[in-house]
Amino acid sequence: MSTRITEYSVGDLARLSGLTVRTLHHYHAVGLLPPAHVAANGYRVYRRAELERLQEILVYRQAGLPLAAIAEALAGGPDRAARLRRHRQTLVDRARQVSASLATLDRILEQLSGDRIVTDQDLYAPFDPARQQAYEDWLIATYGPEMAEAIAASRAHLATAPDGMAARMAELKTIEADLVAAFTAGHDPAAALARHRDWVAAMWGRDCPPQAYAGLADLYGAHADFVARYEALAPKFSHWLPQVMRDWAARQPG
Amino acid sequence: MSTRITEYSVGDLARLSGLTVRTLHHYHAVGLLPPAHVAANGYRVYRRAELERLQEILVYRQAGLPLAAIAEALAGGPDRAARLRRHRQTLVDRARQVSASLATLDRILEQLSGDRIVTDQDLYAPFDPARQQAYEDWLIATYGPEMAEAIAASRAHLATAPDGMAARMAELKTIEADLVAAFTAGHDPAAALARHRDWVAAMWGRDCPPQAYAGLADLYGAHADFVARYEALAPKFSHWLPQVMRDWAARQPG
DNA sequence: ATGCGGCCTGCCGCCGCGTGAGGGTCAAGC
DNA sequence: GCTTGACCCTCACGCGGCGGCAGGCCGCAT
Repeated sequence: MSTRITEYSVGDLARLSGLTVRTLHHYHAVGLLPPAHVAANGYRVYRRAELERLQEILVYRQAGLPLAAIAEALAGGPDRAARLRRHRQTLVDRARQVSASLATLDRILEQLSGDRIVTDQDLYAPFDPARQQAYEDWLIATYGPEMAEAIAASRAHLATAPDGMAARMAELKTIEADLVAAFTAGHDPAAALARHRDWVAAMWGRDCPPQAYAGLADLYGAHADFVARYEALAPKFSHWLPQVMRDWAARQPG
Repeated sequence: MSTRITEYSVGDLARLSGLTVRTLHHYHAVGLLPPAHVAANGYRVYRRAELERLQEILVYRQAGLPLAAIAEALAGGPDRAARLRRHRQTLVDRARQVSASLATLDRILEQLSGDRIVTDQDLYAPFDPARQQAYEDWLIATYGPEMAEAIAASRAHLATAPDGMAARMAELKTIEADLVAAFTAGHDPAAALARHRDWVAAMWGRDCPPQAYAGLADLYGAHADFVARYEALAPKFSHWLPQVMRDWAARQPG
């Protein structure tokens, strides 16, 4: 059984990959994907290594990277899997961008729906976070302190929009990581529990007194959703967490 | 107190909006943003209406629409807020695309991490959902039924990696946007509910049978966490959602 | 009158290909 | 050997959305 090296023409590879011949010509011309060799008749010949390289190019292309950036990424170390894992962060950042665009649109819709004066310069504030802050300061100064509440209520609404949710979930992840560390290492979880209680209050948009926090502990211990989530973090963690939450709540004033 | 009409030169507007003079020239040349008028000296003069039109252009531009598509969107009815609300769906679709790109990358990382044979044609399967399904069917047929479990386990592992959470939350947002649309427009939410159930199952790492889904509806309706989140999406949505979830679960087999 | 910052139009260039012109190569069939 | 059809090649123009610059006019201050 001999090992055959499979070779492909440019048309073969175009069909395999879903690209056009023209694109593969272009990628050769710019040095992004040279063929294995060029035959005596001038035809391009591609082999497995080129196919794998093209697969990676397609990943970066799908994410919208310019070809120069793709070439850089391909040169970013010998381990393909490591390169692709590194690239994953780019995609996550892209997801955040889309979320930010949604937030911008929501702020503009808010401008349209209110009866407040929107100055010419403030039309473009939603596209720039620093100017948005200045705009909000001006709103409060102009219309009075109850405007701060309206902005906060609006922001609470926006905080549950995609970009805000990602930040909140990221925060929850760090709190849970600290709780798991306390559980596995036998440390005092009080500080992490306080942060968790604050997180819950922010999520609710109101305070979370000790009785409510103890009630939440009951829910965590009793509901399959939460048990599944916490068991996935560490075995038996789903039993431990409600207990320390109740103990911690019992020690709080009020 | 006389009402003054504020007029801006092209340079004024470039500074206000963060664009370049060249860009505003271009937008005039292609008819996208004509000035209010051109003065006797040839200088462009912009007023409030142009400023508002440009704000809307920037929203569509930020979402990556070509200028021709932006012109179409601007011509899509006299009510600006309605146009922008319609556009929100485009952004939600963009979020879907990013999620799909993450899924493609995850599948390729999966190819790299296994010891299984990856044929030349299967290198490009992850970029095409129909071919990916055929590839997974082939893997199961070649390596046996435990391969199905390995695929599912690998996928579940990737989904709960820390940065996988952003994609999951982006996906949840699109599902919720569709549910809210169904709620406000009075459409049938069944398709969105099916996707939501699938999302929950993926989140749990196991199936979500109808009873469990109905139980989840109870949790959503009873717990302040979820009520707060859903009220922020649309008033009364937190009452409607558990109901349609329970109704939908009651209609499922099993 | 001069200088400076702003305005104007015109034009070339960039990036990543799509498209088509004109011509060579290869293999099968007659 | 010749013909035919599918494939290959290079070259070059074009597209969309501007960036950048040249050359020249405008308006205001000194």
